[in-house]
Amino acid sequence: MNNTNFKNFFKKVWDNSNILIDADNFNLKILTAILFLGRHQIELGEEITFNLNQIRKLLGLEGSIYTYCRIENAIFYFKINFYKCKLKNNRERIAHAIKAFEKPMNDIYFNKEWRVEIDSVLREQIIQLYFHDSFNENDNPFIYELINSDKILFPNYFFLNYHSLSDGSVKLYFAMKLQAKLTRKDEWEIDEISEFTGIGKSTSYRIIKNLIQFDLVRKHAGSRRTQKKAIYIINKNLKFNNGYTPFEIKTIKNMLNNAEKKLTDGEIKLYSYLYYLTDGKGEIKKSQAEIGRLIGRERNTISELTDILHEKGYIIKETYIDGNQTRCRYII
DNA sequence: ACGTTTGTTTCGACAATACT
DNA sequence: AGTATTGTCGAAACAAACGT
Repeated sequence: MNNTNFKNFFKKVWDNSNILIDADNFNLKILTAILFLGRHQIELGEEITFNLNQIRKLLGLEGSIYTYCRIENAIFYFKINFYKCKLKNNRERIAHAIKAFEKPMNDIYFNKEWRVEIDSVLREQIIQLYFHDSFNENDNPFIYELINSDKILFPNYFFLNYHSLSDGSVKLYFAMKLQAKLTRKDEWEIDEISEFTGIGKSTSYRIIKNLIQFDLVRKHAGSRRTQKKAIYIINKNLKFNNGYTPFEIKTIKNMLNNAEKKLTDGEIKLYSYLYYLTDGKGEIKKSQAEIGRLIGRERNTISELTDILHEKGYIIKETYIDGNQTRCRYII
C-alpha cells in the first residue's frame, strides 16, 4: 500500500472539507483509513469492506492485540458519537459518521471481513472531493495525480495469448481485473460477473471458458447437493511468469464504461495490445501485418481499427515515408 | 416413479464485426 | 461495396439432485 497516497487522501479529505469531527487524532486516522480503503466502493455506492489487518498495515502500526483493540474502539467511537458538518444552505448536519457496521465473529487473526455503512453526506463529500473534480488534469492536478497512481497489473502472459483469446474474453478479463481492484474481491458467481460487466449470463458462460482454458481464470465447481454455485476466480499464480504491464484504472474505465469514449470489444483488444507494447506511452512502428498476426486479425483490419482509435483520441496515427516505403507509427 | 428446482449449456435468430 | 464470420441474447434444453 502506497503510504504517500494515503497521506494525500487524508489531507484532502479533512483539510478541504467543512466536516468537523471532534475526535482525537488516532480515531480520525482509523476512519480515514476505512474511507481510503473503501474509496472505490464508495464511488460504486457500495458498503465498505475491509479487515483490521489492512488498516493496521496502512497506518504502519505494530501488530499487537492492543492495536487491534484501539482500531475496534475507533469504529465504535464513530458509530456512537456525532459529527457536525456545515451544509451549503446555511444548515448544520449532525450525524454519525458510521451509520452501521457488521463485525465478523471469531476474528482471532484480524483478517475477517468487516462491513461499514457511512453517513450519506460524508459519502457524498468523499465522492465530490476525491472523484468528481478529479478527472480533469487542469482543474486539479493534485487529485489527478492521485487517481493516476492507482494502477492495475496485467500479466504479460495474457497479452502473449491475444491471438487465441476472443475479443469478448479480453474485455471480460479487463472488466474482472477492474472490478477486483475497485471492490478488493476477486471471486464471483456467474450472476455477479454478468451484472458488473453488463454481459448476458449465457454469453458470460461462453466467454469465460476461453479464460479458463488459458488458466487466467479458475473455476471452482459448485455443487447441487450443497447448493454451492460455481465460483470464478482470477488466477494470480500463473505458470508462466513473463512480467506485468501496469494499466491505469482511468484507462480501463474509459475503454469499458466511458459513455463517449467507450471502445468495442475488437478495439479494446487492439488498443490494450498497443498499450502493452509501449507500457502505456511512446510509439510503435510495427507493421500492420505483424500487429495483426500478434492479436489474430487481418492486416487491413488493423488499418481500420487504428483509424477508429485515432478518431476516438486513444492513439495518434501518423503515416510517414521511410526511404521509399510508406509506413505508419502509432503513439499512445 | 415422476415432477420440480436449480445451475449450466446449447440453439436459433439476429446484430455486429471482420474480411474480400 | 457485398459477403462471411463472429458475437449476442433469450428461449429452450439438459443434467443432477431433491421432493413427494
